[in-house]
Amino acid sequence: MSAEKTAITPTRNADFPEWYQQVIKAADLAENSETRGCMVIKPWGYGIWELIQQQLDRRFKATGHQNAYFPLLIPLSYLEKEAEHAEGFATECAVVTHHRLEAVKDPATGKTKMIPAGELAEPYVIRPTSETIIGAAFARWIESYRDLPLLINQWANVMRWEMRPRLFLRTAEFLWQEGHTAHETKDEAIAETRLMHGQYEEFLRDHLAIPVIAGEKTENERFPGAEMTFTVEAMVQDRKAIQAGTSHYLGQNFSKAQNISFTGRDGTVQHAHTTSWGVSTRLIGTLIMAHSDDDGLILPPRVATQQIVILPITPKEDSRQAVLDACQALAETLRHQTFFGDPLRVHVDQRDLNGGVKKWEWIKKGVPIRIEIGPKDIESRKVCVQRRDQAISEKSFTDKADFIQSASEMLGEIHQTLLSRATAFRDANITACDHLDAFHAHWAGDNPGWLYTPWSGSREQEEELSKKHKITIRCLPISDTELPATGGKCILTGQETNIRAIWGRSY
RNA sequence: CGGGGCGUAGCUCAGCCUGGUAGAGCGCUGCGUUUGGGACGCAGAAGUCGUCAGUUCGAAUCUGGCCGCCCCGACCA
Repeated sequence: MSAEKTAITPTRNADFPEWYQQVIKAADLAENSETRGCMVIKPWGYGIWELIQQQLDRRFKATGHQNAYFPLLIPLSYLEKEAEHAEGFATECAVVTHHRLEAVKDPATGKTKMIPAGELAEPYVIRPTSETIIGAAFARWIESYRDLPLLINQWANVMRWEMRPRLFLRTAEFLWQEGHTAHETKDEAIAETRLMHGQYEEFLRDHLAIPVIAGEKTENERFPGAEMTFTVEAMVQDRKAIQAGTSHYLGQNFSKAQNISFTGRDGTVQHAHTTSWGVSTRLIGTLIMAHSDDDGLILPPRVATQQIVILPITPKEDSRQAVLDACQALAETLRHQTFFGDPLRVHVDQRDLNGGVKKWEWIKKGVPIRIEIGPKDIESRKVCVQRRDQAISEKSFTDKADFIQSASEMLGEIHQTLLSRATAFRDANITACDHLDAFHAHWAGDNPGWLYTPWSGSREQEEELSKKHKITIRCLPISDTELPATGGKCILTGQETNIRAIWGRSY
């Protein structure tokens, strides 16, 4: 076997989109279903989602939010209430128009067909997002300033009839959470929007090892119906941007449209200020594209379905049972260790398969730490440790006791490696740009990185540049501490400005 | 919704041009040899060739309708 052979074909450099599909397949994360645009999330992938859910949910609870659940079907009239919102989602809505099927025999073929019957007086839209139906509930629940703030989150599936689905990144049905809150004042609502934006930024960095640029969207890129949209933008390995999470200040747009009103401290009737914020299974696509390599998935330890996999090496029948026992005992001991408060997730792979096959399977699945234990190791009280953030050929023989001591620390190091690697890559691919010529020239290259420019152009000027180069302003960053220095004059208008824009191609 | 392509075994595909009733590789099952860098041998299971109709003695193969999927654009978490 030659050293340069990779587990995934093609490599990232050869064909990035195809590489992405192959990583998902090799890691057994998900597959396309028979239902158009929808995916089947398999256990190894769903495990990642469960961990993302648990860990985000703790953050939501810690910041005062409660979970609730609202209907999948939204009366069409609800969606119509906020004009901009309705228009923004119109082309992606799946609509339920009937509530019954009737069996009809086709006289030509003799086969029975099920025909939709019982047409509904008012069609339902399958939720593409739940602002309108949650807003209707809020209108009932909120009467007084004493009912505010109202801080609700729901874990749900939503449907957006996308024309070009892509596993995890863009599917017709996807899983997400959507927070919906109502507040007494504009300032409070904006503070909430920013708070959750900050939670997303931290979550991506501290749980998924993905550094993001946090910023505000321009008017062109805003959520339909929002006053302000904040985003966290991740750069993945083909230098494209992925909008990984958004948090919206909705102003009084929805509360006026749906009459979410309350009697204020001064006795007057006022409209609430609302927010909404969400992240989806797209996070899984983002982490795959951010970290994985030509040998497959690399999982950030905190969301790894299994963090440590133990492979028993059983070359001789007479020592086989002793090896298996030692592996189980080690797994049990490790499960009493914790990583960020959770017990270590450890799996012993006892399947009677060729050792190399099993090892490569776990490499492709991205398990952070692989342990091999054979008869010799039992004698020497050592374990063979291999890390997914290091070369496949690298291994170290460590005293078992020392490994048990340091296992969770090692997971922390792996997280750190992934984060530093991704940060270095991102920083190397964000270029400050002060001149329009350089700006135009930049986008002609293959896989161009992001540009960071002073910007004071109009909405129309932004759109023109976007169309010309198939790019968008990903965000207007909130902080410049992680970004290169630029001049102060807008690349297009030449006017002095303190606004900066990140431009890039996106998924 | 525009432009291109494709539906044959679980997966990837050959066979179609020139009609004669089903093939390969991988995967799967069993047995044996292997096992600390992706093993090998032997045996085996598995497909009403997307669907409906037409042409024909005979259709995976030719003709037409329908359905579905993929890629490239416009739209998007």
